[in-house]
Amino acid sequence: MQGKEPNTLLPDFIEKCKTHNLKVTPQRMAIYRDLLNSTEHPTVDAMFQIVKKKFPNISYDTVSRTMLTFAEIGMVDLVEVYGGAKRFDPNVSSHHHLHCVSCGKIFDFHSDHYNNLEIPDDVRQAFTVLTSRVVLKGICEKCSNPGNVSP
Amino acid sequence: MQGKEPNTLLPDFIEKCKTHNLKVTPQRMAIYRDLLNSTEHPTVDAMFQIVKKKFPNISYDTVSRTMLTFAEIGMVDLVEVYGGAKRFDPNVSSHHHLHCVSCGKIFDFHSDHYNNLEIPDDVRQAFTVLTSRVVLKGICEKCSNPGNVSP
DNA sequence: TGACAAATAAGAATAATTCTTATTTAAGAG
DNA sequence: CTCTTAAATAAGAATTATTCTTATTTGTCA
Repeated sequence: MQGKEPNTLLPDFIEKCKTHNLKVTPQRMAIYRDLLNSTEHPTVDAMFQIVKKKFPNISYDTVSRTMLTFAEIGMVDLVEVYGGAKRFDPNVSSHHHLHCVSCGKIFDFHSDHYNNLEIPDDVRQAFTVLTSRVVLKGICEKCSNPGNVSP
Repeated sequence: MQGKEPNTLLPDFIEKCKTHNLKVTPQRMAIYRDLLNSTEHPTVDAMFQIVKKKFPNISYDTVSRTMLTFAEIGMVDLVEVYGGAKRFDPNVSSHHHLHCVSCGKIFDFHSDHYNNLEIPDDVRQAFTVLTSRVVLKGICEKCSNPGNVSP
């Protein structure tokens, strides 16, 4: 699901750290691994709760700094929200988002058409464009069917 | 620039308030007017600083509640950010955003093509899509030309 | 004009993030 | 393998953004 064989993740991680002069610490490895396994565009606090299970002494600040560092070097993405806590995305390949205005979840979706949108001329002249994403707001299936109550 | 003659704004505002059972208070009118005149996708705090000039007794909480109320009834939009303070957009007609990763400013741009993107079938089947926006990240002209230092 | 629900101001409380400081540790040099 | 050192970490304080609580004021409508 992450586009990599699990056993290549650690070497890749170590390489990326070396490239950016980051030390390979057990904290960073734990955060990296749990972040790659996440599917809910977690906040710092959500990741802190998860990492803490296997790393009880880790501090919130370390999780926060580390996730921001990962975002700075492009290992993960910071995703668009409507204010409040930052949310992160382990999927750095081109894809798009739908935000459910009811439950607040962010759903990934894929579209070759959206991936290849042309940048309007006036924008290209005034800006250096780095990334492009289509962001939809809507209502997800679960929120549309209020009858589906889990036991 | 806001698509309305200034002298129709007050009647429109009063009508919209009545429709949603909101009282027409001087605070709301002041916030509404200053918000319509804003061009920088202001935060609550930015608007508080502006409104306070003509309304020194207004409280931060009132500005915050009011801007959220305006967003709820569609008078303004909450715009996508990458965490942190909420930012608001008085332009509720279809347009798109470029975020300068250097200075953090959000620039509006227009594109008929982007306005009429088709929703992928699989997305349409799983979600009720309400709005669509293209969000670009890039670098604005000012940040690209470090030589331009204002005196 | 009076009643009353809604709105406001002020400040306390909460949430999210960043900063400060002391301690620990990864990684390269020898 | 050990030493050195800058980087990273933990802990808690500080800061920023937002929401809540309470008492007071004010639009709105009968």
